[in-house]
Amino acid sequence: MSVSVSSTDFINDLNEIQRRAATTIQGPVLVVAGPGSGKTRVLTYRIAWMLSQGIAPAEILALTFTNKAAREMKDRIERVVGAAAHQVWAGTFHSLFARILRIEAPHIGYPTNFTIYDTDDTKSLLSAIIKEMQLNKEQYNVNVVRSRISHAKSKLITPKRYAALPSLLEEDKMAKRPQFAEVYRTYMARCKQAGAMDFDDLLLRMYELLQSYPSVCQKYRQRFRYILVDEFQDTNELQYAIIRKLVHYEGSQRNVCVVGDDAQSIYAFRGATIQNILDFQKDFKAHGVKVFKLEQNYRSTGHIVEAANELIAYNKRQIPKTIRSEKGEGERIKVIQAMSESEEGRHVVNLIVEQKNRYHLRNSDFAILYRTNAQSRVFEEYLRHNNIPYRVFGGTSFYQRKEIKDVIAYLRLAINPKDEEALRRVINLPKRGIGQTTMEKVAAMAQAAGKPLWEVLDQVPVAARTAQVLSAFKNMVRGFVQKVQQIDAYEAALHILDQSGYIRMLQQDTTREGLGRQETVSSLLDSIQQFVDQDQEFEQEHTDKSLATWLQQVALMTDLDESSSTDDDYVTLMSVHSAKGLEFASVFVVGLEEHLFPSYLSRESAEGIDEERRLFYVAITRAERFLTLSYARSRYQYGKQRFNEPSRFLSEIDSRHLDLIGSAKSLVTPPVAKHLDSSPTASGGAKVQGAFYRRPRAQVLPDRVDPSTFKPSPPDQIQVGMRVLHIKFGEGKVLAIDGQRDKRMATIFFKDLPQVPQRRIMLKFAKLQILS
DNA sequence: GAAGTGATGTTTTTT
DNA sequence: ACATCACTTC
Repeated sequence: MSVSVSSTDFINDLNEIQRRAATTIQGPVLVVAGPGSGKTRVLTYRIAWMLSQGIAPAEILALTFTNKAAREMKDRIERVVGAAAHQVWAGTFHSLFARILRIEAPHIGYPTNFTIYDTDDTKSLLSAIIKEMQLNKEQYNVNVVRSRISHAKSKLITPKRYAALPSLLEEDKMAKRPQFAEVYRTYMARCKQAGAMDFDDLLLRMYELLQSYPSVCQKYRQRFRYILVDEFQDTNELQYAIIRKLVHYEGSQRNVCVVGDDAQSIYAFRGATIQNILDFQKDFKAHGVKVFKLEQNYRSTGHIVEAANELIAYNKRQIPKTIRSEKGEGERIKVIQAMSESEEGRHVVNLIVEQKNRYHLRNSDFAILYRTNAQSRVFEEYLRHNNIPYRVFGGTSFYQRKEIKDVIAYLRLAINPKDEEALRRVINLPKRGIGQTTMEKVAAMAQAAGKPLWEVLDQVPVAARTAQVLSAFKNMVRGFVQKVQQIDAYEAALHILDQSGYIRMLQQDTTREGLGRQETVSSLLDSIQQFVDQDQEFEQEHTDKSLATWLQQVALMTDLDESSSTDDDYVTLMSVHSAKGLEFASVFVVGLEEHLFPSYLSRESAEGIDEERRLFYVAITRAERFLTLSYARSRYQYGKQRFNEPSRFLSEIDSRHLDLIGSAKSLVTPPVAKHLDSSPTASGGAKVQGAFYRRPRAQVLPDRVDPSTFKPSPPDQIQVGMRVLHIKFGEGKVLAIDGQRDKRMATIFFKDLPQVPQRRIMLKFAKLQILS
């Protein structure tokens, strides 16, 4: 079906080279797009142009890295061509392939309702495997193992291929993990058995599908006749292999357009390689690949662009290009020197206030960018102090909180009971008396039978009582599986949380944290409801409101993707990585110190430093008008104070672009009261300042009860309302007692435990003396 | 089986 | 500094 686009005037918004990049739609195209060169505009206009030429929207596949980028692209296409935009397949590699796999998975031995394992699930499964294989967990560090598996997958090395590669096996032997190949093999087998794919599997299995099933491959080749890839410099070998499968074959038109900038490649650590850009030119040479270089920068002022050019010139390998600004030279780049991280925070926030007033900027014009998420803390404190609204992106997201993962695990189980990680997570939550020992028996049996835990759950030889609990649990989940098929995601979630007793368990915890958890869960429920209600107005294929669909979507979500509907005027705090593709009037890049930025982990290799430099390049080119760089002479790391040199990147920018402030003076005379702190290790004002914000700590334990006069009373005499004495916790009042006989638990309020006065204590064991 | 205690490692970045 | 994990005690 074709869409009529009334006017193609929009194309005149583009400069000459942009226009050629947007309208050359037949054959392979490589667009090398410098920062701020209107890349997104070219991409969206290109799609709009295609539609105006009679190409059907459903024939277009546009691959991006974040959901946010995809959404923005769709929105912008919609503004040009209207509702047809919805039919373009635009999304992240992971989400689009997950969608395809949801249809095609049975070909490769997976159920259509497969689970997506996140990094935590992966790590937990790997730990279990390492334990079962009785391997040393220092030598088989889960993080190392996980990343090695991920890298293998991104290079298309399956366990089978891995085991046949002498160089890798040798490497493992040297690193004292000779069994790695076996761990890898087992891991993949267990994932498959659990009907689960991790992030890399979404790509690897997609490739497998195209590789091994010609008819399926044929289907998608015909369907996606035009393919666009954004941020091509951040694709890995596997992603490029999939693209090639879809577009590079006998008789193909090879209508593929990749857009990227080698200077902005910042994901080598997860297998991305700019080799793909070079390979692309080679692979499509015979088919007349056209290369367009966008070198005009529309975003930043002169000093910023020139500084970026000077900086990136220090990198070895790159595609030659010169970015030009058209905005005049603008303000110089400010450099803040601070004594400590807290002084850095204060200076940055003060400058934000000043710029806001002087230039009439909004909060949303500002971004504070840092190398590691842990650095956000100080800036948050000072922003809060100044009543400036802000939002922290990244870090521990909503979806990583324990209670959210618990709820999601229950929901996952209702869709796919074979999901091993979900099962382990909730089987004893609330407490059902299924402990470690029982689970070890279940795991051993499952392993012996080569079956998922779920299937052997009611066949394990355990005490009658435990067996009864296990089979009750299994029946409950069976009920969920049934139920979920008849109702929408929201109703399903309510039903499951209620029936499982999870809600009741949460409600019993009336501490402040407990109430917080209840709130978190209820906001998750809200978001499920929102999912059910949303876009009813579009007559889209997206009308599937099942729990399965919601889960698939949520598994690939990061908190970058959450839309905060209320109050959208806030200062943005995020890592440099997450800032890719964004722009702000005023940008602060903070923590410019050796060991931090560049990271100490990169210092060994030149490539490592080059990647850090590209990262810094990305950071500074986010700024439109104002750029401020800052570093602290000392900061707390690992609980200890560290002194770092200023980042080498600062000296790679010509000083004519720079303006040093807040500097030498404060280095000599710390501004804040020296007399308050006489300790020689404390370096002046910084520490005193910091202390102001430090949270009160140190839990004071009450004085021990004198053991010689302590006489425990028989447990069955303890009643609600009594005043009792506990050998460690001191005096308390019994608020409630629940459970029967041996299982009787008392909730007691201990007045001497200021942090968490309420404790639940098992009466059978606790030594309590009745006072009155 | 659960809760409390002490030791230990961890931090780069994200779909 | 913080969280996770093995270990002990109830």
